[in-house]
Amino acid sequence: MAVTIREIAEKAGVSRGTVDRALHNREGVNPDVARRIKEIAASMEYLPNTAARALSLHKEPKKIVFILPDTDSTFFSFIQTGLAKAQEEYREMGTLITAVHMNFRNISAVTEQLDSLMSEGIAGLIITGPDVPELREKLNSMAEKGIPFITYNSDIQSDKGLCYVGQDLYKGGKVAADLMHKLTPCPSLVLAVAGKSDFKAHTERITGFVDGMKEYSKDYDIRIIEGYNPYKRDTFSAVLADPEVKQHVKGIFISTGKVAATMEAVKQSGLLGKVRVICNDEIPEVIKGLKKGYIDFTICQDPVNQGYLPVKIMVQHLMGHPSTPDKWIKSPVEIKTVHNID
Amino acid sequence: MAVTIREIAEKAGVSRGTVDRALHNREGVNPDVARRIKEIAASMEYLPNTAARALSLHKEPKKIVFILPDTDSTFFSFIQTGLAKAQEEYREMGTLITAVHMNFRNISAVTEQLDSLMSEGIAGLIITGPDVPELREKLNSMAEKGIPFITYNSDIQSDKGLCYVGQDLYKGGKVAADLMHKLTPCPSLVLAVAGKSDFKAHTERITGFVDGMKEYSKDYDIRIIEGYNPYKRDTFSAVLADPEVKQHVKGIFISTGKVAATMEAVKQSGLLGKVRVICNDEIPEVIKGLKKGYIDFTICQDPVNQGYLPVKIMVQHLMGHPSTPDKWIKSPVEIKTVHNID
DNA sequence: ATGAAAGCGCTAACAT
DNA sequence: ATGTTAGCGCTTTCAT
Repeated sequence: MAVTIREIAEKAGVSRGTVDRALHNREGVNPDVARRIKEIAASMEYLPNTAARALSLHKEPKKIVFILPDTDSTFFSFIQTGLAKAQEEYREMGTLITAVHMNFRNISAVTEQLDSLMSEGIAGLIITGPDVPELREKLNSMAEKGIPFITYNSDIQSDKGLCYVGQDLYKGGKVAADLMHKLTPCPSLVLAVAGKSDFKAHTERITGFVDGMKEYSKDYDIRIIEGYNPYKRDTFSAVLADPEVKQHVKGIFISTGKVAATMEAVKQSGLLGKVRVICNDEIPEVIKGLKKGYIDFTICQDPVNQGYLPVKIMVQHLMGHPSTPDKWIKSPVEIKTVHNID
Repeated sequence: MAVTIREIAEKAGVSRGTVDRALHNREGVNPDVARRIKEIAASMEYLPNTAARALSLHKEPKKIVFILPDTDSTFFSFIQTGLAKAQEEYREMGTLITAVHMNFRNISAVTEQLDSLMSEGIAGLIITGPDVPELREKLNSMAEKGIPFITYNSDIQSDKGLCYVGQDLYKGGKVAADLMHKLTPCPSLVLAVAGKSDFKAHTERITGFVDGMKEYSKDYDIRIIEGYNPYKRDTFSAVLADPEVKQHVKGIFISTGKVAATMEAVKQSGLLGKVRVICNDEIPEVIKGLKKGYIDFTICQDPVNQGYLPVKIMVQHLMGHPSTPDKWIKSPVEIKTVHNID
C-alpha cells in the first residue's frame, strides 16, 4: 500500500496538518521541522494521492485559463476539439478549465486582459501568440508571481514557462524536402512559397526545406517566393508568368496558409496536376486540392493534441504530479495524403 | 455545482445508500424505487464524481489485466511503453493494472490461464491474439459473467467486446498504393510480399494495396509473392531470379515482418536503391533500410497508443464514465520516412 | 508554530 | 428492502 501523509506524520511525530503545510511550502511551519518532514517523505517515496487531492479541492477548484486567438480558423477548431476532450476528461478533478479568446493584433489589450485574469485569481495559463517583448515580459512576471504557463503551437521564448507544445518546424521543412525529392526529377526548378518573414512558423519551415533539398542535390534550383500581407494572387502569378519558370517548375512547397491564392495562380498558368505540390495542415483548401489530385502531400502537426496536451500537463502539474515535463513537447510531423486525412 | 447522490437521495426521498445500489444495479432494491431513482438521476444529469469514486475504491482497487504475447518484439515493446504510461497515469485511481504474458501458440494454455485469472477475480481484460474459436468463446463467456474485455492490435471478432483498438489494415494498404503510385512510373511491375494467408493483418493490407494500385491504373502489373513459414530468402530470390522480373520490377510492398529476408534478396540481385520499397511498422530492419535509403516509406500504426488507449478506456468504463466507446477505435495510418521516424 | 477535526462524494459494512 | 455510518487521503478552518 502506498505511503500517506498520516504515516509521514507518525514517523515525524507531528500532525497531518503540519505535514501538508510543510510539503506544500505553506508558511507557518518551523524550517527545521519542514526540512525533516520533506526528508522523511522523500525517503519513504511519498507520492500524493491524486484522487484524494482532487476530492478535497472540489469546492474551490484551481482555475486554468486556455487562451485562443479570436479569429475563426479550421486549424484552431482542431485545437478546440482537443481542449474540449481535456475539459471533459478532467471534469471534477480539482481543476476548472476555461477558454478565453483574445485579439493578438492588439497586444496591449492582451496584456490588460491577462492582468484582469490575474486579479480574478487563476492557477495556470495556457497560451499561444506572437513572440513579442510585451507578451514575453508579462508572462515572465506572472511566472514570478507563481502562476505557471504553457505555450502551444507557436512558442513565446522564455525559460520561465513550464513547457512548449508544438512542432519542430525546421524538421517539418526537411520532411517536405524528402517528399519533394521523391516526387520530382533532379535537375529541376522548385518553388517555395514563404509567408511574412517575421512569422517564425513560415521561415523555419522554408529553411528546413531548402536545407533538405540541397542535401539531396546541389542541382535543384530552389526559388523562394516571399508572401506579402495581404498576399495577392498577382505575387505568385507574376512569378509563373515568366515562361522559363513555367516551363521548368516541377514542384511547389507552400509553407503558408495562402494555399487558395497560390493554387489559383497555378491553375491560371495551366500547371494544375503537372506540378507536384506539398502543403501544411489539414485546412479546407488543402483537403480540396488533395481530393482533386492537385496537391500530393500535406504535412500536419496533430493540432487536436496541441489543445489536449497542454491542459493535461497543467492539470498534472497543479495536482502535484512529481515530475516536471520536458521543456519542449514535440508535436509529430505527420505526412498525409488524400487517403489518410481524417 | 455538480449534482451528487445526496441530492438525488433527497429528491427521491430515500437514503444515499439506496441511490448507490440503484444506480449500480446492485441487488436488494425495490425495482420501482430503482427505476424512479434512475429517472431522477437522468433528469438531473447526474455524473458520478470520479475522484470520490476512486478514493472510495482505494482499498480494493478494480483489477485490470493486460495480456501480452510472451515473445520479444520491438513492436510490442512500443505497446508496453503505452501500457506503462497508462499505469503511471492511473496509479491510485481506483484501478490496478497488471501485465500478463501468454504464449499464443498454445491456445488451450491461454484459456486455462484466463480461467485462473477469473477465479482470482478481475474486473476487466485487455487482450490481443489469434481470432480462433476457443479464444473467442472464452472471451464471450467472460463477458457474459460481467467481465468486460477490449481487444487491441489484432481483433478477435465478437460483438461482446467493449471495443477494438487497432488499424484499418485495408486502408493502410491503400495508403501504401498511393505512395507506390507516386514513386513509380506507370506501366511497371510491382511486387507485393504477403505473409501467411491465415494471418488477417497481412492479407487485408495486400488487398487494400492491390485495389489501390488498380484504381490508379490497370497498367500496373501487380504480382503477389506468398510468404511461407518459415519464410525463406529463397522464396523471394527465386522470384527475382527471373530476368524479366529483375528487369521490370520498379516497386516492392512488404506487408509482413519478413523485411530482412526480402531485402537480402533484393541486395543479391543488385536492385538495392533501384527499386522503390514500402514497408510497415518501425521495426529495426525497416529503420536500417530507411537510413540507408533502400526503403522509401514505412506505414505505422502508433503502437504506443495501442497500449495506452485500451487501458484508458477500460479505466473510464469501470469508473463509471457514462458514454460507451466506439466499437472500433482506429489507430492512425502514419506515413513515415527516415526524417520523421522517432 | 502546531494540533484537532470537519468535510469533499462515494462505497460498503452494519443495523434495522 | 432500506437507512445509517465509517472511512478512503488530503486540505483547511478553528483552536491552542
